[in-house]
Amino acid sequence: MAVPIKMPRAARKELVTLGDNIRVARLRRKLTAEIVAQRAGTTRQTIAKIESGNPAVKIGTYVAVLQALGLLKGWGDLDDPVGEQMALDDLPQRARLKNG
Amino acid sequence: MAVPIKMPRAARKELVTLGDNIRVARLRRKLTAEIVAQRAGTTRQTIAKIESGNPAVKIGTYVAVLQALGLLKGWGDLDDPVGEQMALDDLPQRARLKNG
DNA sequence: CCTCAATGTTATGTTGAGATAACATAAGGC
DNA sequence: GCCTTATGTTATCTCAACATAACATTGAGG
Repeated sequence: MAVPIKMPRAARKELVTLGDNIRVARLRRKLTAEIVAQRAGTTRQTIAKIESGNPAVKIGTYVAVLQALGLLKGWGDLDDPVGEQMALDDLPQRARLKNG
Repeated sequence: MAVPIKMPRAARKELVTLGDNIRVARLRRKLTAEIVAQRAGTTRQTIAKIESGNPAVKIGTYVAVLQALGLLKGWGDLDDPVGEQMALDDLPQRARLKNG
C-alpha cells in the first residue's frame, strides 16, 4: 500500500533510474541493505524505498547512502545547459517578473 | 530554529552545492521562487529550503524542481567508479556476507 | 537440496516536513 | 529615493516519513 506519490512520468523515471544505480552499486560492493543502512544511519526499509525510487524519502538520506557507497563526490554539480555564463555573483539576487 | 539535521560535513557540503546550483539556474532563467514553486507543486518556503541545502526535503520535491528548471535529464545517471563491469542482470540479487 | 541469512511485507507510534498564512525586510526598476 | 514585489522569517496544524518490530519469502552457498 501507500502508493508512492503522484508525479510526472519523467521525474518518476529519473528516480527509478537513480534507485537502480544505487542498488547495482551496493551489490557490486557485496553489501547488504542492512549494512548500508547502518552506515547511512537509517533502516533497511528506507534503503528499499530508495532503491525502488520512492520520491517520499528525504534527500539527506539519499546523500548519506551515496556517501556510504562512495558515490557522493561531485553529485551536487549539475551542469546547466542554459547558463554558459554568469556565476552567482554576477546575477541579480532576485528574479523580477516582466511588468515589475 | 529548526537546525536542519545532523549530517557528515561532506554530505552537507554536497547538498549546499546542489542548492546553489539550483538557485543560480533559477535566477538565470529569471524565475521567482514563487513561480518555480507553483510549477513544482510546492511552496516558496520549500524552494528556499532546497536552495539552502536543507537535507530534510523529500527527493521528489527536488526532482520536481529540477524538472521545472529543465535540469532533470540524466540526473539519475551516476557513474560508479567501482563498477566498470557488471550490469544489474549479471549481479546476484542479494549480497552475501563473508561467512554465510 | 537444505539451510539460513537477506530481503520483502505489513503494522504501529512518533516526530518533523511541508502547507498555509501573516508580517518584516530589502532588492530592482522606474 | 520610491514603490513595488521578491524573498526572509516565524507560527501553527496536519499528515506522512521514518524507526521499530514481527513475520513471510526467497535466493545464495555449502
